[in-house]
Amino acid sequence: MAGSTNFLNRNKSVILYGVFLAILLFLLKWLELRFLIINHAFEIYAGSIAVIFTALGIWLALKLTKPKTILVEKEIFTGQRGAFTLNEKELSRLNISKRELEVLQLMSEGLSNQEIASKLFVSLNTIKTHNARLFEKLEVKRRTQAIETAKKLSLIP
Amino acid sequence: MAGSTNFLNRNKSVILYGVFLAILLFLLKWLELRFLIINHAFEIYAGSIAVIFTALGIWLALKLTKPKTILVEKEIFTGQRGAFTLNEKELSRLNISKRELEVLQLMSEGLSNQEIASKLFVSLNTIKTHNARLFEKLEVKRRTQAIETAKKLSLIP
DNA sequence: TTTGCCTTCATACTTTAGTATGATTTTTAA
DNA sequence: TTAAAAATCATACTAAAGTATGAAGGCAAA
Repeated sequence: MAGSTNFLNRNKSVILYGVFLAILLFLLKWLELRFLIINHAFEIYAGSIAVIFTALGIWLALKLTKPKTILVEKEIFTGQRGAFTLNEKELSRLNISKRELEVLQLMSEGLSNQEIASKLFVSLNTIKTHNARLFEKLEVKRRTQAIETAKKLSLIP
Repeated sequence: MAGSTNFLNRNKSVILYGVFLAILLFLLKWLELRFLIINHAFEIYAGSIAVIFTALGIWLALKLTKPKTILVEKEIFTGQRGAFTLNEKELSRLNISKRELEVLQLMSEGLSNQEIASKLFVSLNTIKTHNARLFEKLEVKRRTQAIETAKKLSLIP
């Protein structure tokens, strides 16, 4: 986990650090030549100390900061309480008209044919005709089946 | 961000490293005393080089590994597709029996009274009686209303 | 403009759903 | 064990749902 990105970062730090180190060593060498005259063993000693300790520092820091990776759980609500979206594809596939859908909706709310007729200002027979068409298109026999099927197809909430 | 946890880690690494460094410096000193006799300037030099470079290494590593924080999106489905839990409180509050609930369930699946009767190996009249009780308890007049209400009360999926 | 679809309505009929009432048998809990 | 609740079934009836068929007006696309 978190490997590919860290690889680059790690390499970057190593490279950058190598360059930094080289420059500093040159500076040290220059300073030594200016103010002190010590044998070459000292330079090698100091250089290796610097290299080893910095490597150790980097390694330590990397190791200790490994559990830096933080998992943030982000809740994504996929429930649709109140978020109903009509399946228009199914609607057009089944050739269900707006009026028929309207009737279907009221039907699913538990209204009787007479109540639906009154609500839509049409006759009871009209609703019955709509129902018959609806049942045919949904391939069902009863209004309860129509409701079930329509809900499954997301034609109604 | 990611500050509070890293603070501890950073401090830990610094402290640990300090101890490590001290031990190593002592070892170096001991080695020097054994095999070489150089002036104290060298020791100070080497020590400061080690300290500075390791500090630099740690700082670099920490800085470069800072954007390690990773956001992991975890989807939590709060939708109830397949996750239906019966509301037993409402069930007992309304005094709905197991058999009645069973009938209600089949009703909501679009079955006719006759089909429910056949499925449960009872007579049509029995189902009608169950229905009447059910409608009374749910305070509805039709099966479609019963289904609506029952779904709202989480009595059925 | 004409064809097809939607919407509307009607009549007549069948089927299913729902109501009311009463009764018997199991279960269950006090 | 005994009373209450649950489950069963019946008869008779009313109400609603569903089927079949025909028809007419409106509207939009071909």
